[in-house]
Amino acid sequence: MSNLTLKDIATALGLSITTVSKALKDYPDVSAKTKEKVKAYAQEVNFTPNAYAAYLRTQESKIIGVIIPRLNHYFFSSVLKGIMKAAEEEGYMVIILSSEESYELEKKQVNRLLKQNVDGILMSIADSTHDTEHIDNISKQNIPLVLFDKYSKLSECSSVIINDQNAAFTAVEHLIKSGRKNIAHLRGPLLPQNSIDRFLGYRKALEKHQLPYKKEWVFTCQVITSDEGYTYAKKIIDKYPEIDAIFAVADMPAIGAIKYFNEQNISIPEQIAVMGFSNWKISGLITPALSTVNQPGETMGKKAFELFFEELQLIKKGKEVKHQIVEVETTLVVRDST
Amino acid sequence: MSNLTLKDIATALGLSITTVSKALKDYPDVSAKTKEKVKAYAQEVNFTPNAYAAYLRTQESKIIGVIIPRLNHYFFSSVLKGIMKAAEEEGYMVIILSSEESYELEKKQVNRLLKQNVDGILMSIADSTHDTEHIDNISKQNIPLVLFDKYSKLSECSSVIINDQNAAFTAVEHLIKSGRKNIAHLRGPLLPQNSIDRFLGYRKALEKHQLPYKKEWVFTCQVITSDEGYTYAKKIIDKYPEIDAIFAVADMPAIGAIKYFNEQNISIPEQIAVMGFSNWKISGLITPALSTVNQPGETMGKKAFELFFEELQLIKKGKEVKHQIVEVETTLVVRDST
DNA sequence: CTTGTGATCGAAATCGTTTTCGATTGTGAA
DNA sequence: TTCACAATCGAAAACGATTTCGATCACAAG
Repeated sequence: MSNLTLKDIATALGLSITTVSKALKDYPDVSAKTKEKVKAYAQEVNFTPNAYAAYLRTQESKIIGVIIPRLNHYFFSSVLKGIMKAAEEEGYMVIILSSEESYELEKKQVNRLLKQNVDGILMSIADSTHDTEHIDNISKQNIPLVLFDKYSKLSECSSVIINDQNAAFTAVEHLIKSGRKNIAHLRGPLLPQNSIDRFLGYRKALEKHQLPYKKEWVFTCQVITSDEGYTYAKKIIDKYPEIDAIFAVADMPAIGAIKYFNEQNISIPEQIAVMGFSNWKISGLITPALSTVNQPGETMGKKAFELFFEELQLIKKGKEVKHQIVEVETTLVVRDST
Repeated sequence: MSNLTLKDIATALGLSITTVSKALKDYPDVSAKTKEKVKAYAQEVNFTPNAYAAYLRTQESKIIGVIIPRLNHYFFSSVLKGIMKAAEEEGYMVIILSSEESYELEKKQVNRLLKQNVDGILMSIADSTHDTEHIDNISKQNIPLVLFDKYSKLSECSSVIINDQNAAFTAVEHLIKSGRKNIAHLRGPLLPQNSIDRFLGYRKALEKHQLPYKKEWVFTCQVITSDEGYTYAKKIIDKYPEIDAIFAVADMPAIGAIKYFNEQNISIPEQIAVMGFSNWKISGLITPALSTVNQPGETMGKKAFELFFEELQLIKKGKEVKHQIVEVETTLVVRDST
């Protein structure tokens, strides 16, 4: 039961290690009869080749690494699920690491994966990541790299993203079309492109519908938490009572804002509408249920693995790899908060 | 830059592979001077031994496998976080697999990990798992196994658990002490011990305070979702208006119930109190904030890794391993729903 | 001068699989 | 009968690190 080897099979069947190995891999220079015999026996004793020994020759570990900024995060968990499902189908194992939104830790995790000789790396870069040297190192080692959600304009690699700007535009336009005129924005940190794009989508929607853009109605969440939403909600009510809608960069701040409004008996959406972004499971469960933009994490994960796998095949064949940027569709989810 | 080997270092320094290897591992039969030289050079070129080649000799992969029933699940994500942090400190990588609460898939994932030659397996068994043959196979291969949260009375291995019965007892007693007399229970499926224990804690609390136990006030959630809570909340209001409190087996059903009550303008906790279990992040963010039992996932994960690591050391030294059951403390979290 | 001892170093086997390159048969054609 | 050519098989060299077991040398003790 405890792991047996090619040698064991060879001696059991009176063959050489070579022949057993070849029989199992359908080499043409093994007779049909011995192939039968070997395969039957291998099946019987439940043999699978030792992954580490195989690696030494093939240089393929059949393991990919995934780095996400946070573990305890609905969206990233969804992406993971998509990646892991797709990986399983192709016989890959997944090693998961978290950067905890730290640039330093992210660099370290990339190095750990490179040392582990993973066959590829899928990652979403941390908000605080400002240079891409560690990322470029991956491509230099000629192993496939796929970014998802967060991506970098600076590095050459495939990515799976959504169109943040368009999605935000649609969300804000929905607020406008439902009659709101004074729309605030809880934006994300200054660095990742996603916050910027969502902010730009917000501005574009205002512009298109000839609503004035007011700088003081944009509030920056340094960390994307419900607390920030809660705090800004209070500020909005106190200082800018004319605001009749909030578009938040993510569900969490939106939920924080709703919590504050609920506590103050401010009616949603009558007095103020709230719009989130991402469609976390929880957003459908609070009262009032949060309108948001659905960001299909599982699909993105699946797609990210597929991009990796395609690139790997090209590299193995020695062909040129062309990096792809795949945009996944988002959808507007209208619930009770708007 | 691309991975160099002991041989590269050896030729660069005019030494043998053996000596380089020994120098790096502080063997006594290498002079201090050459140790210096080798270590300095290895540092300079950023050498780390190839994990797979090392495995072939040492039979240690420095990888552990983790199987959880669900990926997109706040509690299990927290456990993962604890495991991964602890693993990182000891230089271990973590391969994560999901059983999706399926017994068949769980068996398959265990086998995948065994084939991968992981150094240990940490897992939380699926609700639907009814026999433990696949689990016992792990111990037979003499690799450490640690269960967490869900555990099995049938198999011999270490576990990290909470005292579900006591925790539930405390939760229900809190409802009673705040004046509730007619307390319903949304219990979990019949199989995992956890649901049973929480149910038993509920009964014990009723008993101690001389409240009658009514079978028809116990509602079974086959799957632990908010939908079930929502549905049962409706049923409770319609059929048993005398019920003034609900103790749910988990936060999700509790949140579903609260959603229904909110929609019907039934005041919480005045008309009916609601108590959850687990303390998911979301439970503090809904209105009213959910009272619940804090189940410290990260601590449990950390502890689970420590148990694995202890066992591994014992096995390596050829000593007898004694399995431990570690109980982690839970705390009552009183918020606005009770 | 021999012998023994300690201090350094390397050759070589090993882990289990893959793959190249021969070696060995048997068959049919010349 | 001899030669060419498939058809089958196996020996052996990798992959990179670890570890056993000697080998070498210097130097002190006898």
